[in-house]
This record gives sequence, C-alpha cells and structure tokens, in this order.
Amino acid sequence: MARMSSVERRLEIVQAALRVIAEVGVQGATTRAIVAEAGMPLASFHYAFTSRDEMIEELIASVVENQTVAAFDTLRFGADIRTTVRDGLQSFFETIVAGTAEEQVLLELMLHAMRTPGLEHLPRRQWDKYRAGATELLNAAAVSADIRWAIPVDQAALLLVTYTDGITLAWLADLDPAAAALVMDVAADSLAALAIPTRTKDHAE
Amino acid sequence: MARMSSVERRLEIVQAALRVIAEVGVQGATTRAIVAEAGMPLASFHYAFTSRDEMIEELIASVVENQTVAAFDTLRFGADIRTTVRDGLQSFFETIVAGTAEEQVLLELMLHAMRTPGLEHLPRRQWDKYRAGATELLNAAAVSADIRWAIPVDQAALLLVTYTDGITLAWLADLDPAAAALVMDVAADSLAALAIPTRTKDHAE
DNA sequence: GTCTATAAGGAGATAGAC
DNA sequence: GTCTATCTCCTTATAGAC
Repeated sequence: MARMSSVERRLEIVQAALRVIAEVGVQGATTRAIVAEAGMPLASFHYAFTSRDEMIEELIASVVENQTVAAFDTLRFGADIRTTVRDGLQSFFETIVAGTAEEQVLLELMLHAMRTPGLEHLPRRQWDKYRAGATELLNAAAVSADIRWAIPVDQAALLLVTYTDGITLAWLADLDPAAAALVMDVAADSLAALAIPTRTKDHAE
Repeated sequence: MARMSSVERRLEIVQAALRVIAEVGVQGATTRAIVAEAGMPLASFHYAFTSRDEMIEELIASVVENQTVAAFDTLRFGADIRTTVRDGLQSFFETIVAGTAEEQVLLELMLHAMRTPGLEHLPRRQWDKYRAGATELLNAAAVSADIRWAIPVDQAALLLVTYTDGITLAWLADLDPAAAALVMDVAADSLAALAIPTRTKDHAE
C-alpha cells in the first residue's frame, strides 16, 4: 500500500470502521473486518493505533465532534410558526429515514461509550450539541415566523430534542412512518403553543 | 449442583445473564461470566441451551413479554388532568432513575435484537407494549380527571411514549434531573391541552 | 516503512470420566 | 445427569522478513 501519513491512515481506518459498524455493529467491527474494509493488511492497524480500544475512542470522539443537526434547512420565511416547526420536523425525519443505519450506529456508540472507562462523558457532550443545535434552530424559526418563545429558548430546545429523540427511537423500533407523522403533528402543535406573536400583520395587537 | 428441571435451569441462567449484562453489557456476557454469576459449571449452560444465541433470544423475548409500564400508580382521583399527567410522568421518571442500569440494558437488547436475524420483530413488539400501556394509563387518567381526549387515545399514547422515550434517552446520556423536570412540565402541559372536560363541577357547561 | 507469519489468550462448544 | 478437561476457532497484538 502506498505511503500515507499517520493522520491519513488513522482517518481511513476510522471511516472504514464506521462502515463496518453500520453493517455488523460494534461487536462485529473486529480489527480484521476493519482492515479488510479499508483494503489494508492487518499490521497497518497497529501501526496507526496502539490498540482497538484507542481506535474506538477516537472514532466515538470524532462522531461526537462532527455531530450536526441537519433539520430546518427547509426553513421557509413567512410561514407561520406551526408550519415552520412541522416542516423542520419533517425534514429531520426524512434525514433519519434516509440514514436509519447511521442512527442506529449513533445509539450503539453512545451505549458503548457509557460502558467504557474514559468515554463516559461523551454522551453528555453529544446531547449538549443536539440541544445547542435545537436552540439555534428555534431562534431562527422565531425570527422567520415573527414570534418569540414563551419560555427560555433553551428550555424549548430541550423539548424539541425530546421529540426528535422519541421519534428516532420509535422509528428504529418499528419503522412506522404513520406513527412518526402523528407525533410530529402534535409536537408541532405543542411547540407552536409556546409561540407569542411579536407583530401581527392583519390587525392590531 | 442439585438436580433441577430444565425450565428452572434455563430461567436461572437467563436471570444470571441479565445481571451480568447490567454490569458489563451484552458483549461482556460470555457463557463463562454467566455461569460464574449463576454458580454453575460451564457445561450446565449447554445442557440447558444449545447455544449462547439461543439463550440471548429467550432472554430478549422474556424481557419483552414481561415488559410492564410502571408509572401512573400514583394516580390520584380528583386531581385535574395536568396534575394527573405530571404526577404520572414524575412516577415514571423516578422508576427510570432507580433503574438506570436496567433501562440501558433494555436499549442494548433492543439494538442487539435489531441486528440479530430472527429477532428483528421484537423491538416493534416492545414498542407496541409501551403504547398499549400508555393507552390504558391515558384512559384511566381521563376517567380520574373527568375529561376526554381531543384526539383518539392511541394517538395521544404515541405522544406519551415519545415523551417517555425522549426523557429516558436524555437521562441516560446526561443524568440531568433538572432537564427531565423541565421536559415533564411542558409535556404535561401539552397533553393537558388535549383534554376536554366532560363535566364541570363549579359552573354550567 | 510495510507486510507476512505467528504468538498468546479468550471465546463457544463438547467428549468423556464419574 | 453432572461436571472436568479439552478442542477448535477467532480475536488482538507483535516479531521479524523484506
């Protein structure tokens, strides 16, 4: 195999490992399976990492760092807040559906981290990122729909993350899009109920 | 070890396996660790089960069958629906906090089932049970608080399960009771908003 | 530096003594 | 029936040839 910097090789291994985990889970991601996926000899693994555990640690940390909240890119200015939130949830849900295997991997990695000494803090970091993303999205939605939130926006973000977590978990469990749609409808209602108009366009206050 | 019926032995192994899994995860639940926990020789394992996989299958199936929804045993007749729901969520949450390790095991088993040929249907069954339990609880709460639900009760149950799933997942990730309390407050509000009084006590219709 | 070949240990499963 | 001792395979990790 061509010469390759240490960082490059580590990255390539981590990405191969992610693909293997998506197929066969964390358990099945043996060093042999990973190097086979990456097309390298087995020894390259321990040339880049001192141990499989070290690689898994870097993998989880990198997943958490690169965590981004994808939804709400469909944000349509001018729509009312209920529509804005519902569209955002829909967009989120479609991402989940398209990346079901990846979502499952995220959960497996979170549970793995919770059991691994030294990685226990990573799930919290991941949820903090979810919440920070949700806060941004709710702020953007508020501006877009000309409202303000009746409760502090980070509290509303907690609620939004609760919805997305619950929808994701149920989706993984039963792959039932109708159930998800129902929940998104009611979730949009309940979030919209927390909106207070800042200006009205049609008639006075 | 004393003579013991085949069913007894299987049950004992499954229960020992659950304790081991709670400590070290599904990965760490080797046949050796399990028989050590159960205080049996290794050969007893394969006397009761033909393979470790068969045992895990029986274990997950039994967990799903015995799944019960614990909350709402605090149901206080006479309280308004918002209080009833909030108390129920609180009771649920305290169960989660007391059994954090068991909740983590449930998730791990669900993910394991999703990856195991022949067990893929079990997560759906489990969520169906959650939803059936939530439906019962919402019906009981409606009677207790003298209301009816504005949407079909099984749709409201979907929402309730979404809340409990989201609260559980966040709790496992960050062990933050304040966040859970905030979510439960808003969740109780949003469910109460779906309640329509059937009789009013103070004044007419 | 890179890779083949192998070491060392743990896993599931079983043969065969009692 | 019950359990000790063992078989076989697969894992991580490394030694040593090129």
